[in-house]
Amino acid sequence: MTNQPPTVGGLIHEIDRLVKKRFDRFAETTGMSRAQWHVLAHVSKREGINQATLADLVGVEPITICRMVDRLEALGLVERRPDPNDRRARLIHMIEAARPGLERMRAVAQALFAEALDGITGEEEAVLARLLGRIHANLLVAVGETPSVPSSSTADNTDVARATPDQKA
Amino acid sequence: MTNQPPTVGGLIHEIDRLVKKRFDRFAETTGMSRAQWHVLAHVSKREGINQATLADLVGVEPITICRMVDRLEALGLVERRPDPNDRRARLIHMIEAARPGLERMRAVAQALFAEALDGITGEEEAVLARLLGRIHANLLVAVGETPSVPSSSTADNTDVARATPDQKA
DNA sequence: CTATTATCATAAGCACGCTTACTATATACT
DNA sequence: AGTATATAGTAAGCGTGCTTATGATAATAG
Repeated sequence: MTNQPPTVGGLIHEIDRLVKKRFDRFAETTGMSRAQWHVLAHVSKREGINQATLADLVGVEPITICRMVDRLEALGLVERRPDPNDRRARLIHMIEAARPGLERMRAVAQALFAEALDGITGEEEAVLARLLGRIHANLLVAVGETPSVPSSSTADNTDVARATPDQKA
Repeated sequence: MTNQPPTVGGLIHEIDRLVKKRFDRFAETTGMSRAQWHVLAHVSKREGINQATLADLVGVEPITICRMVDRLEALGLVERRPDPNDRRARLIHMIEAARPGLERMRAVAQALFAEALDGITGEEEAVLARLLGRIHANLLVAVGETPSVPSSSTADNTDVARATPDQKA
């Protein structure tokens, strides 16, 4: 209690923190965190991706992916293989045994998403997505990432929130 | 580039990350991070607050505040004094020399907020705040913090985003 | 008055983000 | 060919969040 972030910025920060907290608690049984799932999901649909590309997809720095892959590898969820065409690179492959956990995580995300958006109509959700999208684009420009053409922006089921089959934006 | 989080959850996570990144870069000159400023701002208006109350206000666990105060103390921005009425507690006081930095941070927040909300009308902002507020409340309940009566929810200038003088919600 | 329970601060240790700097390799230029 | 630049991966180290556990004190029960 004693909450008081009634502003857009404060709310976003708070929501992110609470989602992480709840999600990670939910997901304890899979031995996988939200961030790990996010990375793993990308790997699962781009088998043999290299770390640099993965970092770009996930939206974090290469060093961050490096550490994530370290942990995923330690958990036995992915493996690094040498790239036959580029001796600098390592190609990331998902270990098949990781797939059930992946599915469980999707279910958790679905539940959490429904819980968080309780009382918000599909229309409101669309408005929300549009406004947040605008803010996101503004920030991308400001931080130095020009959105340009959203190349790989096609239907993607990798997000924590991406659980409802609808979604207009 | 190569961005693709077109969902509410993904957007919120992304926005939070980008805001932090940009803000901390902006604020380098003050030698103070966003989180540090947030804590310091609370201390500045509740002189002699104890850490438990501070944690509650900021919305993090006591141990997190403990570490924050460690760093703020190391930076010479606050000091811990013993509580004469409770020998367990330490009362946090801001060092007066920290005030200019505090003001600079507010200016930075203002600039960043304007930048992020570029192209969004005041009306849209209000809608956004309302919807995010709903999500936040849902999550608070889910995580276990019943919002109850927003006691100290009165006008507060502590947030990163809290920079515009308007705001309806 | 003593025993239990609650609260304050903190230590230890992990996850995940960042910057900076380094090695190894690939590619491009002259 | 030989040099210069760019890129892939990673180590080191810090900030900020968390959980779990511990010591000191306070408050309350008996």
